[in-house]
Amino acid sequence: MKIKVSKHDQRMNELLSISRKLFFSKGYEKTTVSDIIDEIGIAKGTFYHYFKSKEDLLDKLVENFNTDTYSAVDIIVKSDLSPLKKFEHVFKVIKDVKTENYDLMITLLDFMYDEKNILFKEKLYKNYMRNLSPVLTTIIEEGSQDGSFRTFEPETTAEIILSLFMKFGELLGPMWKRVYEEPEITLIIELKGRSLVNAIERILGVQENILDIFDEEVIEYFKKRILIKD
Amino acid sequence: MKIKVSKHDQRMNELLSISRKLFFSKGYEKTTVSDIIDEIGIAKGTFYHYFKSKEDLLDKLVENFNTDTYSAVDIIVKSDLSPLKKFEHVFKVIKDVKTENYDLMITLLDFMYDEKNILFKEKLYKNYMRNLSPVLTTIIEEGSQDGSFRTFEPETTAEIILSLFMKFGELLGPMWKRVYEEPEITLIIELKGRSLVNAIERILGVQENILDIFDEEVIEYFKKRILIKD
DNA sequence: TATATTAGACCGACCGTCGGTCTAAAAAAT
DNA sequence: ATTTTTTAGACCGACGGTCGGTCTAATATA
Repeated sequence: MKIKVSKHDQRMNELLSISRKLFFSKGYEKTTVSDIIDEIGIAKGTFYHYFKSKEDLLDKLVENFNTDTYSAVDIIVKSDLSPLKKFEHVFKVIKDVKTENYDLMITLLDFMYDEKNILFKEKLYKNYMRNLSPVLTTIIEEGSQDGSFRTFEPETTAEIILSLFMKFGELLGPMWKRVYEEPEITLIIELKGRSLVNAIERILGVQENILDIFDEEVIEYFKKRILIKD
Repeated sequence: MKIKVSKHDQRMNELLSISRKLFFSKGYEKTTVSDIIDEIGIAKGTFYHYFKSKEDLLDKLVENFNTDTYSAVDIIVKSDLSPLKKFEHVFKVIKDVKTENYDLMITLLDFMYDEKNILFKEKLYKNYMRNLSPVLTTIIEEGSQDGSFRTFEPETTAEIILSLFMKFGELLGPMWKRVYEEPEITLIIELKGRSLVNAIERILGVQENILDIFDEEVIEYFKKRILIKD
């Protein structure tokens, strides 16, 4: 019994990780089901034994993709940090879990903001929304009560801020690629980043320039890479 | 020469309007090229004489879909209204041009926020961004100079506000459908609407409760429809 | 302990659909 | 009359998905 289940899970994991690899390198639409089964060396039927459809695979992938993030976020929320610190840490975690390695981050940015993969992006965003907006709402409510935040209404505020945070990538993502040809662009990226954080601060009703969300390290990293290239 | 162009344009318009009709009723992916040519009564070759691909058709459709909006916006921007009035009017226009008739608006909401049509939504958003963000930027700059706005940086602010405005539909769109079963939901929609406007006000740095963007008429309309249904 | 039954992982030929191509005829323009 | 544009629809290849069936190993039965 145990062995059987484990075998199922093993295959499932193999399918998920190979698909992720292929999706990230070739794109979702360009990766065919045949590509996936060929890489693993299984038959069509086996694939459809595990997934209802190609899109079902994508759903499972997105779910799987975020579990680490959510458990990390959970720890933060249950901690005894101040609402503002919780708030900052949640966003740090969302970003860091996916970017323990910067090259992966670039792959991710390239992938996410390529029009060929909108379906993935859309599903990922919805998944974030569904899972993170209740958490953020709670934090904002806490902060409203202890006076550190002054918002209009917690739930929508949470949703707005989340969607702004995602816009982060959307706004900046396409710019990273240009950074090697036009190093000055880091300045614009920095400005836009600060602008976004400023917007979030205003919506939260906290003092301007107090939030530490936008990661300077990332900018530094790129500046360094540019120097090395020269 | 004129006749030729006119005939070409005629076909083109026919293709665009039939496609739009079919896309809106069946969805983009579910509508096949064959559906379109059958409805008009032309051959495959003809279709591909007018469009490079199915996606090319979608691009042209999006472009065509927004021209009215853009020319209306242009008039506003060139007017001598105050920056704040211009700002309000731009958003009114974006909404009204598409919703001279409320049933069309519902169709549009249903269509736009159905996952089957993300590609359309994505392209529409990008088109809005590309065409409207420079305009908004100008308005914000004007307002910053005459002191009616106090923003961090005009360009990103414009982008942020635009994307928030689009989130409007995303946040509220799916709720309209539920309005008949749960009439109380209008209250939530109203609250969320106000919350969003409040966020925009804060980002713009104007007095709270001063912006008249979120259209009460729309809410009123739904309340009336619910009464009629009862 | 030997045999029958069952669950479910796995196989791959096959299918229908769909976007897109190609060649040639018809229509229009010059 | 001839060149150019437009229309036609048979055809193609790729792809997602189906289906009938096999093979393996655990479990129930004798």
